[in-house]
Amino acid sequence: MDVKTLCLGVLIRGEASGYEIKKQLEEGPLAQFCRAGFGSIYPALGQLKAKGLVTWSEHSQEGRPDKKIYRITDQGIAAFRKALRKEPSDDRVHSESLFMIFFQGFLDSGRAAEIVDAYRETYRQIATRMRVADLTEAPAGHRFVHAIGQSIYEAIVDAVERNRHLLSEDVDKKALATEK
Amino acid sequence: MDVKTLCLGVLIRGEASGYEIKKQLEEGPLAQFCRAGFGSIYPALGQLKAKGLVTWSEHSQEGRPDKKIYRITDQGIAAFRKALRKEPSDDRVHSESLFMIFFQGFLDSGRAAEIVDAYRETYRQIATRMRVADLTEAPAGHRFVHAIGQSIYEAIVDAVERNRHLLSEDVDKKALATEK
DNA sequence: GACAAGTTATATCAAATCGATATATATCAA
DNA sequence: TTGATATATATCGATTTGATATAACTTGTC
Repeated sequence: MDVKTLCLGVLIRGEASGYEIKKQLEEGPLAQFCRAGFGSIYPALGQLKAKGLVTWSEHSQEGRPDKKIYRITDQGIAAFRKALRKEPSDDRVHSESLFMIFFQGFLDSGRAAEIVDAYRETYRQIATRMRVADLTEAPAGHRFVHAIGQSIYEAIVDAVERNRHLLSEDVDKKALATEK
Repeated sequence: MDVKTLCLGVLIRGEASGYEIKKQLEEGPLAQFCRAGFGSIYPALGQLKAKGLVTWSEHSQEGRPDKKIYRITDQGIAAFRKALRKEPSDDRVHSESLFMIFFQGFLDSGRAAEIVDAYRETYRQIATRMRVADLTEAPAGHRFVHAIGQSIYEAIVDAVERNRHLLSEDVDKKALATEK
């Protein structure tokens, strides 16, 4: 699942500029399990253009650089369908927070608790945002993926709360120090 | 959190060869949220060697290439502690399975259900494996991270079961076709 | 009203990483 | 015996990351 396929996935839902593709990958419903930066999106769009999988039109804007709106072609749709026919690779998770907590013994005193609290808060916010989303109109695939994501984020918040005591020795000392 | 830091993290728990580092990153307790291939591990070890953060000794073996055992140095430990002092970046999740299910409308009939069943089974196995792990001797950080991971995997299995019906139209047709 | 910070928009580039492949042998199952 | 899996290192092109550059508008704050 390279960035080219990711772009096709965004464009199949509607035309967009490179900038808008990145925004959708960050804020849209795909954000939970996809990611790409400008450094890969712009070259990807260039390659898609060269292969005829997307067309584009330039819209000049005052003050800002021209906006290039990309639109998927029939060939692009076919290529996207083909990409979806491969076997999905295993999920990849990269969590620096959990890596750091794993090595708690090498962290400064109280640092693990700090990281864990920020971690909980991040996922609490995401979970809250997802809970209020309205998907009654969305297709089954969207609803399914949303439900899985929400369950995971709620499980994280819950599990952090249930297990935080494991790291709390330091924290109590720190809390005491701050109080006095 | 680059591969150099990942290698130091493995080596701080005991000496290992490049091959063994990869195995630990795949099968060990770090596997849940880390990943690296040979193409990044061997160059990383080379750089760590050059910086004096690890030492190595060659052990000749019959039939197989010489095994190079790497060991972290005091400088390496210091560098690892320093790396742990940065702010952790946001978690990154990459899931081709969920991406494909999101675009269910573009998948062949019944394919989404197939993917989802394989997905459930993968995490069911991981969750089962984690449930029987004995961590009574492990440090708090290990136990915490293990608990979070287990909760996530169990939440996935559970959520897939609760939401599978959203994708089941196709499946029922397929099941019928197979039965006859 | 001035200044900082954030948003919209494209693009490049070095460094890091991925994924496949090469090389060799041993072992175990079909 | 054929194929698959495991041990072990290593390289290499293609892809991706993360930082940076450029430029002007918008929004909030003192």
